[in-house]
Amino acid sequence: MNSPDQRRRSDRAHTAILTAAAESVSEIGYAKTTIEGIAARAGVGKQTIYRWWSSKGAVVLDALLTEHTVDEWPDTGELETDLRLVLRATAAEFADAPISATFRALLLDMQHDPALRESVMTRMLGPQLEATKRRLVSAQKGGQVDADLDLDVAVEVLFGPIYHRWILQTHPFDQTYADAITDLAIRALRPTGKAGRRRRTTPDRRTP
Amino acid sequence: MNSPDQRRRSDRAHTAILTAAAESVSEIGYAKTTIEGIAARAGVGKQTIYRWWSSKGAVVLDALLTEHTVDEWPDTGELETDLRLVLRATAAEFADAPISATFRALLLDMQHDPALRESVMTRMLGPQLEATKRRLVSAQKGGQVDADLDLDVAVEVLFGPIYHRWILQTHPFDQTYADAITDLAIRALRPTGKAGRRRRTTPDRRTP
Amino acid sequence: MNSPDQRRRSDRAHTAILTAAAESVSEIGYAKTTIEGIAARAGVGKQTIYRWWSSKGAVVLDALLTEHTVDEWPDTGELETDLRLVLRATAAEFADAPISATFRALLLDMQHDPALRESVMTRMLGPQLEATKRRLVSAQKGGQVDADLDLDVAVEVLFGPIYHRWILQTHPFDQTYADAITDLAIRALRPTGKAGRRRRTTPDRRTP
Amino acid sequence: MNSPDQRRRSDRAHTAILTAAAESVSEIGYAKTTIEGIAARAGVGKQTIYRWWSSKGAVVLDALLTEHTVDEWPDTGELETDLRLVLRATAAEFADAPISATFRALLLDMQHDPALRESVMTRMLGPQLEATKRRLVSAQKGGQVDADLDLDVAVEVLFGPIYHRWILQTHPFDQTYADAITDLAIRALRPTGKAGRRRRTTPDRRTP
DNA sequence: CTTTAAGCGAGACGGTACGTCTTGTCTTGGC
DNA sequence: GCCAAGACAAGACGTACCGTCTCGCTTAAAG
Repeated sequence: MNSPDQRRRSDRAHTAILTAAAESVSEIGYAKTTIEGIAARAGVGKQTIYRWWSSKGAVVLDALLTEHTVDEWPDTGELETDLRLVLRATAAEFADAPISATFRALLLDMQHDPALRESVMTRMLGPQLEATKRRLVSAQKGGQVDADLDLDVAVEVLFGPIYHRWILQTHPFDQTYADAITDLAIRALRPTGKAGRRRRTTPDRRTP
Repeated sequence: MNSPDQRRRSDRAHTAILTAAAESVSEIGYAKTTIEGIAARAGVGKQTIYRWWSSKGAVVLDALLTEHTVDEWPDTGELETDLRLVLRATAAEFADAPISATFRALLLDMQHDPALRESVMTRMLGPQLEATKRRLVSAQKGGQVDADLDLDVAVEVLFGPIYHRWILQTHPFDQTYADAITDLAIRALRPTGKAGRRRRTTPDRRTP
Repeated sequence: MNSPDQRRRSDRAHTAILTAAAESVSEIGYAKTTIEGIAARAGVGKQTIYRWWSSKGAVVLDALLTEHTVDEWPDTGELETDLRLVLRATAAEFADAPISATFRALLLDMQHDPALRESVMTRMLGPQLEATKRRLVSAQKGGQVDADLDLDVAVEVLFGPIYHRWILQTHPFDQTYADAITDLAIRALRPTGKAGRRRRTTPDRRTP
Repeated sequence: MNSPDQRRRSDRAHTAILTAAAESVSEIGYAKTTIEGIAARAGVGKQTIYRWWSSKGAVVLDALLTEHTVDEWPDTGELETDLRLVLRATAAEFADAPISATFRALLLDMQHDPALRESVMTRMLGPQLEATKRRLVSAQKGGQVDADLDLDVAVEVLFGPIYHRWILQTHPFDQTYADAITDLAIRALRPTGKAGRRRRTTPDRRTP
């Protein structure tokens, strides 16, 4: 849908489109952004957009990715330290930057646009989730995460609360919140200390 | 916007609209459902819809609420038991029934419609979140949840992971998943060895 | 296609559209006139035009007919007198008034638009040709036109030369021209005086 | 615009374009034929078409002329004989062969394309009209056409009726029709009893 | 022979208009 | 007096072609 390295005659057009998309989204929001508007802003024919992208979402996603790349996790050896860092950064990003609104809109659109979903998952969220998983694998090897844990679930435990608050906008994001999640996540993930390395649905007696 | 109990000449119209909305959403999905389509299906003038609802989302929300009410939490005294029950039920609901897809779309659509957000939060999610919080207060009193915990955050830890998976549709829902989340949540919430643990009305008598 | 007496909400829109169409055609010509332009000029949604007319041609035809009605022939009893009058008037009309260019364009469009052809023939040319035919019938009864003549052909003999010059623009239109056609037409149409009133297709003596 | 004899690398392209144009016109009609379509059909870049022709009409005209040349008039000495022959042939050509429809469209399309008009008149209709005129000059010398007649008008009297019927498609073409026009034309053109009649090489031996 | 300029196919590009769709408001006519 | 039906102004949609513009790749000539 949006392979940026195809034989394409004019980079000028391509760049102008992504810039225009980013501007439009930040000025009037994703919902009011239109292909027609992007084309006009970019001084480009609509067909030139449709030639390279299949939908508004695809263009905007590309625009986002152009100025935003997924970071790798730090790995200090201490999971809690790294996690706190990442969750604080994540919370900061989600704390109502316009980019947050755009991302929310992308999530909506991808619900009825399989190609867009594919793109978003492959190019944006997938790498991010996998980076997280890699860090957890490392932590698991270092004994800081329970060996029996399904790491896909673990990833959700890390970010799920943030998504919950972000979507529902029930409470504000701040560093305190990131720290609270960090603490709870660490408690959830760390090894149970004693007993069988079997899947133990509920250990529950942690104190002697 | 959506006071279903105003004096209104024809309940027939009102009912027909909600039914038509529900049908449309289940047949062609939320995204392709239009006010015009609902009106046509219901044999009703568009104005009649606009008279009582402010947007497609509002109608659909009403339609959903008509056939769905929020349940109160069980309280057996044992948080884990209750939580497992509730999470299993939630997972089952979210396991891609068409109604789940609609709700997902609604949740994201409300991002650019404050009135809709208000409605969804007040009439659907608010009660649900508060019911959860009430159960956690009770558990906290019973010493099964760390006394220092911010229960708003605690609620997010319970449902956040499910939301994450539900919105992104990264992995399927099943009972195993509900149980995994339950386990992790319990580990995150229970009192830590050192501090708190003010009272233990009910001993965690899982192992004799 | 364009019954002007349907149940239609706003005459304002209808009138504005026809006026805008007429203006546009006279200012920028038929070819550059667009539905979109007419709508903009008229302060009307495009759909309102498409609701009542099926094509640019249909709108323009209506606009033409609004300000131009087909006249009945005079009948002084003397065919030549009447014919000269009508041909002079016709030549004057065709002598490159902007209306002439528009009519030529309509003829073009109707070549690939059966509905438009139908309209043009029924509402514009048909009545005109029939009025002519009626006058010829009267002349035939009065003995000024050969009784054996096929009047459809006779009509074409009257107007054909004008069409020829009008389409090909080989020579200018003027009164002299109208008179020349009149004279020739009269010579062609008048009874042969003597001999059989039978249809005399051809003497046929092609070989000596 | 269309000098087919310039130095040009590949006759293949040139031929392919004309063939494609002819095919397209006969398959989907003149109106729906596009330069783009012709290029695609011919396996040719659009620019190659624009290099030699200025418009769709120009290409199609060339395509038509490739397979059609203007015939000279016969001159048996008897105008009626020759005219009947020619009009029958003309009527037969115009009797809706697809090529006739194309020519009709071309004729009308040239109304807003002066270069096309120039081409059509110079290369197609001009020669034809002049051939006709030459025959009439000859007939006039022979006393079969009124000496006072403007022969430009006379030409229009011969073909005008046919053009009328052909453009408006009011009635079918057949031999009867050609003959009817012939008769009327002869009656219109022949010398009047009183004036002129300078010479009568061939007596109009219609009545003994 | 080369070289080199042009022709060539392909199709991207900035545009314009198309005809359709949906939105939220306004109007008519029947019940 | 209410309300279905649907007209209305607005404006985005995705498509079709326009005529111009690169891109490399043949070719056929001039050196």
